[in-house]
Amino acid sequence: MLDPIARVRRFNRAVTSEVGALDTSFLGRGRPLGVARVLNAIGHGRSDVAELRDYLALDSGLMSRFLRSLEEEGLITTKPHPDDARRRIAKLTAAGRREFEAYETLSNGQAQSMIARHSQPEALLAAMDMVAAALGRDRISLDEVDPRGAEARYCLGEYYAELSRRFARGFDVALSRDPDALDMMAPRGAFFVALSDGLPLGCVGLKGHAGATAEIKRLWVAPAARGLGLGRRLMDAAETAARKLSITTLRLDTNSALGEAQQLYRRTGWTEIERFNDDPYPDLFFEKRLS
Amino acid sequence: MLDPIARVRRFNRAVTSEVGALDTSFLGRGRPLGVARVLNAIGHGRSDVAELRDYLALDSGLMSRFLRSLEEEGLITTKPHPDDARRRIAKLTAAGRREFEAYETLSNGQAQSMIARHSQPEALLAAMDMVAAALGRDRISLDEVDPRGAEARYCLGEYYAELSRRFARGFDVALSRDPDALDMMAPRGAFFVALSDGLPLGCVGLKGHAGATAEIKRLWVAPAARGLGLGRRLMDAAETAARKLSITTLRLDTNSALGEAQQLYRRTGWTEIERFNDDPYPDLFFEKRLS
DNA sequence: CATGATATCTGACTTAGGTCAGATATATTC
DNA sequence: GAATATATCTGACCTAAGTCAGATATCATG
Repeated sequence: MLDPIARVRRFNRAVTSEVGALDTSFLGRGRPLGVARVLNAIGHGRSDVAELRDYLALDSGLMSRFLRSLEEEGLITTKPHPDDARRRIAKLTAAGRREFEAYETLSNGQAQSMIARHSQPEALLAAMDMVAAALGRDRISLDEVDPRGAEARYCLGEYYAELSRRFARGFDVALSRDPDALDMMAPRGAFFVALSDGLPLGCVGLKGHAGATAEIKRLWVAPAARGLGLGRRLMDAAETAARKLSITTLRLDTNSALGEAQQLYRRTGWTEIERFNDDPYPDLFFEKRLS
Repeated sequence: MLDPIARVRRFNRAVTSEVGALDTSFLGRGRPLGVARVLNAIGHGRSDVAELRDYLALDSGLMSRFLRSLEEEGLITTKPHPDDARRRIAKLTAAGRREFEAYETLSNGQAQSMIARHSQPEALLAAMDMVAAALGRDRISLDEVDPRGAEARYCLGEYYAELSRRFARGFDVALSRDPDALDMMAPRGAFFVALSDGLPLGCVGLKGHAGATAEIKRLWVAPAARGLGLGRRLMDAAETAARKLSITTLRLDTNSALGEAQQLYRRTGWTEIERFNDDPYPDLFFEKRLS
């Protein structure tokens, strides 16, 4: 009854029997799924026909027909790409935008009703995030970003919130040595976020100092993404960035309440060292020499 | 970024882009999905053609063609129903069973690899259970069963395990007043389990005494199914059964550590009463008069 | 046993989705 | 500027899936 394989297959069945409904929600407006998907992708800002075809994995002949069909309905217009007249650019007309919005409203309403019927929506959403992250694990990208950007700020906010949950005496950023954003950007350092279909699932900062030393800061992996090896991927990205910046020694501080992080460091070539700062929160210090 | 609707839609996208793979896993053996689904359903024991058609929601013409195609491949045989020669019964041949097993192996392997790649499979499985329960909430059935059967025993095991996690000093069934199975079966009482696609998600027992009084025992809802109103449905079923058995007064005992249960009782017409037994675990006692 | 209901089958037809081989126009490279 | 590559389009063709109107055989009922 609790056989893991049976549980996964039960999940698959539940999902596939609902997916009919998912698909037909795209129908319901008198348009086949294929055409609706193209309209939807254009509405979400994909205008280049070649990119569309690639994204939706469609044959060029089929794509062409779908575009023609949308044009005949008066929902899109196409024109040649200004830099390359072989390529075409598709754009929604006013009617097309209205139709796209109608799909969006339908889709949002469906999502909304799923949540509204549940009396513990936060638990359900967390479960959905976790499943989505696991299903899409091969599509999680690591991007180097400005630590002041929206994704980075979101990750840092979640990171601080988690620290204050996990530290017995809470966590207050103001009391910690908050790294300057410029220290975590080229040419001194770097900041990475892990993105799954637009949702930030983790981050790590590399804070460069003068000379050949740098610190790893703000390593965080969203609860929904734990177990996918994202911490290691983030650390690898930070190390690679450090090497590119000719850094030879990395250091970091952490707290013994963060067991999984500590375990990761010990498993990946870090060695414990003496305290090297007076930040009140960390009680464990590590170093790694890059060769 | 944390907009609930966006999170649900992200989940839908993740799932639909994997469902292609789910579908094509049924292919991969050179047989279209429709036919493969029929083979699969027959393999899982559905032999009556009318039942198959109903289960798979297929048109009778289409069903007939699928059966013919499987017969031509030598995977099934059909014969008239012994009691009604209009109906037909489909059965796998030896070759059909081999083919069915091949699909099963493929499907199990796929599920297995999903789990194997995750380093916290239990968390992922719990999330999948929760999502599956929420998606299939309208298909959760309440069945009256023998409390000694497999489903009931599973629920009771989970129930005891949860009590020992939640009670500060643990829980030992042997010390509790374990109701006799016969007290929770007709004509004295009843036992219900909630089933979602075969997985037990909750249970409740009605323990009849001599006279017009009965007790509610062993109300449990699986963590994956919380928030779906299953506790209430189970209690309603128990009440209805009690009325049928001409019971006029229901009692129950519970523990203040089980907040959500207490809340449910208070909201559904139960009133707190004095202790009515010497079981060491409960510290709260309720009564409800049935009209 | 006549009548209507039911289960399955068959043939004719439709739609959605997709493949593939050129045709056409434009860009890139030598 | 010729040869080649690329992006899109068109026509011909195919499969999967599904709908629908009878045909046929059997069952249930008065």
